[in-house]
Amino acid sequence: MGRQPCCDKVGLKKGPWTAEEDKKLINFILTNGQCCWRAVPKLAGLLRCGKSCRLRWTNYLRPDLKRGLLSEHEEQMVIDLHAQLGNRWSKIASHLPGRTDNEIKNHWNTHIKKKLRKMGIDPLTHKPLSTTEQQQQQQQQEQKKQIPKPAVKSQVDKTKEPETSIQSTITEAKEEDKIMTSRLFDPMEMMNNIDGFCTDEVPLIEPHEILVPSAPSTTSSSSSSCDSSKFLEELQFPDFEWPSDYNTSSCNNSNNISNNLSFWDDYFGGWDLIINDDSDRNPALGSLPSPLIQCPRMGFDQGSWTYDLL
DNA sequence: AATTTACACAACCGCGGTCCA
DNA sequence: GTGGACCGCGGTTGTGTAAAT
Repeated sequence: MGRQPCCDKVGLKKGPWTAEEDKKLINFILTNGQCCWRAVPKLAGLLRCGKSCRLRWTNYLRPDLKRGLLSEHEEQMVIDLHAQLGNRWSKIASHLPGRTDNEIKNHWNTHIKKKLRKMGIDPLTHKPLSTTEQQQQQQQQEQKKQIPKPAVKSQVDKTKEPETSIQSTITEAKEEDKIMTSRLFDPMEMMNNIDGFCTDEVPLIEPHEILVPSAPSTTSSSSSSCDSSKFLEELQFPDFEWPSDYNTSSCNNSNNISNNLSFWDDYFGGWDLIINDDSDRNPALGSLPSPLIQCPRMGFDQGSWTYDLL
């Protein structure tokens, strides 16, 4: 009766993903597409439960992820959509291509909530905070003043005093976002800019037609998700120049996140290299009439997760 | 230089709906 | 029709990093 359990949870690894695990998962998904997540860990050789693999893929490894800070426009969309939909993050995320529900949820909790509160708006109801609530907040602020100053002033604390209108705060945020987004890399945008490329215009190929690069073997004994960036570094291709800030970025910051995107673009941009490399390693593949050899650039069709030729 | 503190984000947990045997 | 597994979602926690002391 019923299905097999997704995992027995015995001997399964938890916590941050290692570069090695990322590689295995990426290779597996690229080879087989997204199928039954329950089978993924076993087939991919991962000591993770399917759920964990799904989360890692959807929230971090998917090639169409935008990453980086939300733009001013995106942030305003999130606020508007939240006013309509509430905490339905996945619904909100569906209106923001390249953004995950987790990412939006995090951004909401860490940035937007504070911003709205500062503006005197209740982030739950999107209505002005009641007088009593505002008094409570004032009391809390008074208490904070009496308590010795915290060691670190938050980003929010560094901003100006609360504005009286949403628009003024948005304007303020715009300036910040301009600075941030100008430094960020958007692979989807870049892909769309390639000779007017549009995923709707290209034929799809079946997953079995995909030649997936065997990830370069590495001897690194990484032990945290931080090492994923090292993994990305290891995937450099000879002709490729990484963004100047790539090597200076640290593990968990937004720079690094945006670099994951550039990784993907370059990952796809380097298919010909990969194919050649792969055919060397796998003679069987070398003899196949690969569509990739004719069309070295590929991308994902966001909806179906089949693969598009670029 | 070491320690403390706050922040940001990745990952986990648990629940509910849906699907399947 | 029923029970149990799968999947997706939202809430929460854990961890790494930067800044302040």
